[in-house]
Amino acid sequence: MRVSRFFISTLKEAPSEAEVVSHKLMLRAGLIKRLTSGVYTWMPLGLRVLRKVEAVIREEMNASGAIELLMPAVQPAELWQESGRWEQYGPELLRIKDRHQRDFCFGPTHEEVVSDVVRREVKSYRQLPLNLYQIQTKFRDEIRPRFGVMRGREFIMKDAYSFHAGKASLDATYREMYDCYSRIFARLGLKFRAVAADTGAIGGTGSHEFHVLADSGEDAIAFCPTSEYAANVELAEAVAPAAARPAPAHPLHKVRTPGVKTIADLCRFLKVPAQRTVKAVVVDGIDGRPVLLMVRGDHELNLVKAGKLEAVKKPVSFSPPAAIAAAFGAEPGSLGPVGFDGVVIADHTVLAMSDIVVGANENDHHYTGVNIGRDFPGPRAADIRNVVAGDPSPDGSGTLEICRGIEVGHIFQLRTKYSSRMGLTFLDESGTPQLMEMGCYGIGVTRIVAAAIEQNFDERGIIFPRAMAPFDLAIVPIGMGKSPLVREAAEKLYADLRAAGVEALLDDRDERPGVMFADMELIGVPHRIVVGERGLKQGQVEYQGRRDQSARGVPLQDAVEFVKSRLCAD
RNA sequence: CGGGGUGUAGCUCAGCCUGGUAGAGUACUGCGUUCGGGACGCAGGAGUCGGAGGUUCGAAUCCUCUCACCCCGACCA
Repeated sequence: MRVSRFFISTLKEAPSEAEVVSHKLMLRAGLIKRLTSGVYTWMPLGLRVLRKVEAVIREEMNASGAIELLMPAVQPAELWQESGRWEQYGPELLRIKDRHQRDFCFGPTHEEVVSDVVRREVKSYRQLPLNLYQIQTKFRDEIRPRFGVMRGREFIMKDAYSFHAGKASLDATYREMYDCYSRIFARLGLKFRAVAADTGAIGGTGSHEFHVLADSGEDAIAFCPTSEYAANVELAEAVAPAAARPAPAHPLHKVRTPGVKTIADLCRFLKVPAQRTVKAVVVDGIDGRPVLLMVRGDHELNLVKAGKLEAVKKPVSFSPPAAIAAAFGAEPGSLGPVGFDGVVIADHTVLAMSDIVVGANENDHHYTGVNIGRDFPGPRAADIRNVVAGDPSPDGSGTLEICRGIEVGHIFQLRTKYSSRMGLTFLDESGTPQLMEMGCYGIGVTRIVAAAIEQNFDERGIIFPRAMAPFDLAIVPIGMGKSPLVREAAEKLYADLRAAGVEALLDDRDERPGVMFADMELIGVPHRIVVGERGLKQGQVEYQGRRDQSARGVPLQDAVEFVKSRLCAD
């Protein structure tokens, strides 16, 4: 491709809307343009990157026995009513009406449509298993789109759905998809980790997320460096402390703590470590009465875990101040278990504490020396906190560390959730109708591009991993307009490289060198050849990799072979 | 949806407090000089000052409403 015949639009300064580095660089490099909140045009340069990502996904999915199809983006409400999700899905589902006032939605996912396809076509166990996938535009009306295409409302997803005559077959395909995803992200040059995940709203049992590791990631991942254990912090089990609760050493004592609202305030005021304090959080109970949840002062309540408690109303909601005042006689910041006669659920860690500092259910007062059993009845114990670095690994070996990740893939065992609602049955060998087992497997295609940039950039711009670079190599001729020597050499090199199957980008703009260097670096082309009169007089061109500190001379006649060897070395 | 903020040229922003001919840098066009790390000079094109209403002789500026976008909290690929 020649730059003069392509369409690149780079920016010196990032538009002010961008916050994270990938969003800034994608706008500066002209990969995407925002149309409206969470909705982006993929410019020609960005589309090349997107297509590269798709190609890798297609190859690996096909190699794993999945079959591509393409389903409609617009879906009739009837299917969603049948699955029950027309009511369940909420405002994230973009609902639209046609000219006859019939309800439709713009598909955020395709379980309903693919189920409809399969139930019409598949009647026999002999047609199973079947794994269907598509790469297609989705729309989810996110509460808060942000970070460019990282969390857009319209985005491209690879979604696959598998159908099975039994659980064993589902397990086999699930494992195959797990391996397939690992190959895809490895080929794309991403540092990633597969983690056990919460099954969330879609439901089902087995589930893994694939996270690209990046400090800017929205998810926290707990992992054990000395074992295979890795899980989303939402799910990671906090192991109950082994040590028994020490005997009480102090009497119950009420202290005045004016203006103390947070654990940090409390520690500062009373000069106690946060590990001696307990945080009291009040949520709505299943019976409408408040439930008191207790975690150690330096721990965080895990809302996903709290939502699984029998006594807690779903979804978890913090009780309003009026309800709290009525039940406790105090405001948040001064709450505690002493004297509260409702349901109390304490994290396992709290059960191992004695002489606790906690709110006194009287504004601006706390108790010290609070002891379970002595000062209030023993609460129910549960795992309701987020794990922290240093916690023991739930698999019994080593301690956990925490890192951040961007979720780019998710695989689920749906089991018979949709097949039972939508009547996906097949006849088994004995002619008996059976429900199909189902799995689903998603990859955020557009998100991968942003995630890759979060992991691969420097002060000059993007450094695309080879597999998703828009071009393999940039040819930068110096003074092409006035030096026939340079022009001829650059043109010949460009033609030879193209003939050799290298996707070269010839910067034939006759710009000043600095402009060309800056643009080629910003858009992340991984290799560069500079053709200048200076080198040509010695029969040489210069090669520099995007991550290299300096250039090196290469004889002009060896340039094609040299470039090919560099591309293979990636 | 709640809280905070911003809307002025393609992009980054000044001007607003204290009303009086709409600006700078960058990008773009032309000419000239330059030419191995985002050059320089001269000339030029480009903005319903987000929109509507109001106050005023006069509104980018003050008031009201409205829309859009961004940032911080509950969702997911």
